[in-house]
Amino acid sequence: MYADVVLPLPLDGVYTYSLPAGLEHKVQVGCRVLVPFGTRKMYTGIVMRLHNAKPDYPTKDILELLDETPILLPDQLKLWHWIADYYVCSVGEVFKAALPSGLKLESESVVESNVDFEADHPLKPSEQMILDILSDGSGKKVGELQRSANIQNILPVVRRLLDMGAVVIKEEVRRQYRPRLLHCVRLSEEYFNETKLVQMHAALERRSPKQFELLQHYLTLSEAAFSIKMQNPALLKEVTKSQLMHTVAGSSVAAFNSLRTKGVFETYDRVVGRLESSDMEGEIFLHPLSHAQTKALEGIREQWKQHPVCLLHGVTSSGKTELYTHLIKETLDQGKQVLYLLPEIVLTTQLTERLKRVFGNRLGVYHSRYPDAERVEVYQKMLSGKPYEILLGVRSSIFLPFKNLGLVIIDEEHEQSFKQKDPAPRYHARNAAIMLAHQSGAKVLLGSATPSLESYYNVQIGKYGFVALKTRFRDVQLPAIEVVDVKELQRKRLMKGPFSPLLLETIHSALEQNEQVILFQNRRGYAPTVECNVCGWVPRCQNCDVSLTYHKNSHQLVCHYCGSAYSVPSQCPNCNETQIRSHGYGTERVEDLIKECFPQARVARMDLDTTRSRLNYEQILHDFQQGETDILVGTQMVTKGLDFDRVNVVGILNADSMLNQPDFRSYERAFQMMAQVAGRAGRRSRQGRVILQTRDVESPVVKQVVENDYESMFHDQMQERTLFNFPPYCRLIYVYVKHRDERVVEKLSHELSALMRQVFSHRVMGPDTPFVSRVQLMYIRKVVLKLELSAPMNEARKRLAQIQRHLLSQPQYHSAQVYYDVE
DNA sequence: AGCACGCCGACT
DNA sequence: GTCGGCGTGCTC
Repeated sequence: MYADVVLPLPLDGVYTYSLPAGLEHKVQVGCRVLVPFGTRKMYTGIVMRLHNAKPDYPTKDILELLDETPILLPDQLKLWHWIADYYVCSVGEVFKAALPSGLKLESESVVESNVDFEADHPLKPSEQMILDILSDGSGKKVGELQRSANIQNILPVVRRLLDMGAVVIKEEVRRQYRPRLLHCVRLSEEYFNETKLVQMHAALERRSPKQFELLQHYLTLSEAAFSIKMQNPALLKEVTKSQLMHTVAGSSVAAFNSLRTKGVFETYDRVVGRLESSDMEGEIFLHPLSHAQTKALEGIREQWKQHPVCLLHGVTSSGKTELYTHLIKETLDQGKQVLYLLPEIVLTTQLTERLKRVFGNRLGVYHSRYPDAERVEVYQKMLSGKPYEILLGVRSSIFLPFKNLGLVIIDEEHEQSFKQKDPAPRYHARNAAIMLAHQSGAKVLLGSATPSLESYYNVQIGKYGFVALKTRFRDVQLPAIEVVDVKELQRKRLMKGPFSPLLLETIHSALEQNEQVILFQNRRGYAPTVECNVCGWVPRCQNCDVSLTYHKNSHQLVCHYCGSAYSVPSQCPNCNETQIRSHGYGTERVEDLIKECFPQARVARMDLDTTRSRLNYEQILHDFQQGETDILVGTQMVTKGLDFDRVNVVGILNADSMLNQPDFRSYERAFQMMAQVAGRAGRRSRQGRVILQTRDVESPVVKQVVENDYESMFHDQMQERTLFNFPPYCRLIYVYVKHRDERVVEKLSHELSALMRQVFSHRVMGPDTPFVSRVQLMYIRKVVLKLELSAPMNEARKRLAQIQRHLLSQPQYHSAQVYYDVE
């Protein structure tokens, strides 16, 4: 028998392995297997098919079956194939993204010295050095060797040693996931007997005070007296070793061990989950809904009769979460599961706690910033007989095994972060989740205060249902938005750095009334532009060809694309003048300046630099929540659905920076960001105030934000999208080519676009040099393909693959990379 | 992706 | 003449 297996590598197709006799009847489709691949590597593969067709090449055996029962359900594998197909990548790449790494065992090469080896000729210094490092008998990974030997390229040296038999390379498969064990103590069977125990007790009291004390404490902790009286060892309370050792002052391991050798104690390990397991059986308590919410809820149910997908357009603070909880409960009552999808940044402890209070341990959380072992346990729990009924998760949670999905909620559905950008699969979790729901006949609810144009368009053409929720919860008014003309104020020299007098005044009175303030500046770092005042020279990243941002904290110039940091030159490398100045404002500088203006205020900053870890992020939110911070300065992070009760003022420092981006979605995004951050103001009782600073007061998007006029923004944008034929009127496929030599990419991209034009004629744009034209020493070009919505995608993909194969078969383009990004 | 194999210039 | 750099192609 043979098994076709997918490997977690960017390879198309499956590999066929033979099943050793013992496994023939055990392996099933959807199981993980350990297989050898290439000369020495081992990988985890997924069995996609079992058959008897002997291939015309010699096969290798499957080394090990890793699952008794499949860990991938047929629907999951179908979704993998859909993603690979739609987003033009290999199934292996989807596999890689779909499972937490603890479920993907991979072998590691470990180099060990061969004890029997005797050199018949003198060794080179580098060879001797490696043997010396290995002489203690322990194996080393190649990476470790590289570090300790400090030789530039260690691989050829290791290879020579391997050839002469001085070392051996062993492949070690690391069991990445280990269940957490609790070391426990109990009374052995022999001593679970009153007479024997009393004897021992008395003997210890006379001769071994330490052991006596230990036993004494154990008996108390385990409530042994009771369970012995009842003659039932199962009634013994479980006592962990550390619990016992900690309650006894001056306890010693020696005393403990001798009690064990005497046969009084025995130890055992118990597997415990890492997942928080509250005993709350989900005492579901729902808040009553307002009239508007009830109507919306009824509307959604009504829409679902016609459309499996419904868009809920609810203004900020309209209580969407409350509405979701009611829908979740209904679904649970039908015995079905719910997937509640959120952008990573919105999935906070605040929200998790809130839902846990309602749904108790029926709720599971899947977050990419949780430890991998925890994600493995969530995955296993979903497969078990008692899976989570609600799964609150980020993008990648669409890959979890749902057995009985009834509802998918996608909150903040407009968020760009649902689209995976860099490593393939470049999928959009919203669209993939809709596909997932479709497979299992589940309903979908998309929620947003600022829906994506795509979704709103799908409503217009009758593909999605639609429900609006236009009133804020407790009938709080939407904030009043005041526009400030920065250009005019600058002319009159009234701007104080990035702040207008009106903004400062408003902040001042807010602070006096003990209210909080959010300042939104969509640029991190200290100053976005650095320039020589004499010749205009601007420092750029050597790898990426973008200008660098000055960071004051680290006193460095940082590339926001690849993260490389450079020191600030003391003189201009171009003209040797020393007048290097920084212009503009990043969050770091805004923070400094606002502290100067309000020295008594407590200021915090929230951007990529201050939230490197999940804990930092939660800490900043927590402090602000508790009122320990007065002013929060931040990038678009502060715009995401956070609920703060005491924020009454929001400042948008520079609306123009969002509009001047070379991207057809920048207008839509600017509206979304501004509307969202404005929505943070005035959430409890008072109407909030938003000060919107711009140099272009006439800009239609500013007017639309002020009037909270989504429809008008939609209308404007859709006109533009028709005019230039952009999504949602077409389907965009970006074809990227990368090469280390700029002339080669240039030539290749032109040839690529020419070949594409032969097939797709006017639907091809470019080649074009992307905004970031070089990343990590690779030059990039892109060619855009705009396909009609009705176009056969499969056909198009096949043609693209043909063109790619044709081009890359030419020797000059061999080392070029081609990849696709489907919008 | 990771690794072997093979071709080429740079040193013993 | 080998060493080690990189480019090319295969992995069941």
